[in-house]
Amino acid sequence: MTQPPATEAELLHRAAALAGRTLGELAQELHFQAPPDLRGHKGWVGHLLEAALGASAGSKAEPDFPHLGVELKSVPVDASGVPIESTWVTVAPLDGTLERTWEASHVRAKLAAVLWVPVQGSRDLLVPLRKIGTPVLWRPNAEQEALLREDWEFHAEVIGLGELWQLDARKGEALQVRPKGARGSDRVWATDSDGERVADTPRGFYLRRSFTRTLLAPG
DNA sequence: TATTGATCATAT
DNA sequence: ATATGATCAATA
Repeated sequence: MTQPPATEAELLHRAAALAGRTLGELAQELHFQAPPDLRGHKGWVGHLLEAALGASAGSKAEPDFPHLGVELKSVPVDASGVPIESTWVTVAPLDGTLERTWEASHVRAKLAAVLWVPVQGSRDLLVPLRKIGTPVLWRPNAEQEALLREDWEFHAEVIGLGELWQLDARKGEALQVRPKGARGSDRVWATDSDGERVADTPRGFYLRRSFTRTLLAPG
């Protein structure tokens, strides 16, 4: 088992050493079985990178590197290094437990420090042949945080008012709210605009690829 | 073809 | 049921 990195510098060093390597090579070293594609293995790349970098595994509600306060995110990219998919952040509770301020929000905490590891994600490319790109340790600058805050506050108000019908993935410039469940029939408890307890689709916060794109290619 | 809405796997 | 890790695939 790979030990957790003791310092941020060590984490960055390890991550940098992964750049240019293939998922197949890494899988072999770590005794992971690489699937040909990710259908039915959606979290596989993330789990492989966790193991490679010594992230604390499991489903604990804390950063991947708790002592460093750093979150690990793999991001599938095309041949030009542009993200192919949006990035999952965290659940958006509809039952009245969503934080009341951006400062207190789980979204802000999660995005305080993220180690982005781009990985080739074209479906035309067999998983073992996909290469890892150059990692980026990102902390939101003032402009980015202002944007995230604006989006979060918008979504939080809609949810807080219980106006569930207004929830729409088209809203939010950088941060959107989308369904997040194992199946379309999944339901969670929500509070509607009359204060009634109702069942609705589970939602989560996601970063748009147009936003993550700017993080991977600074400048 | 970019995006939204739906879905897949595992651990606690 | 909720958290972790995300990508799939129908549609606009």
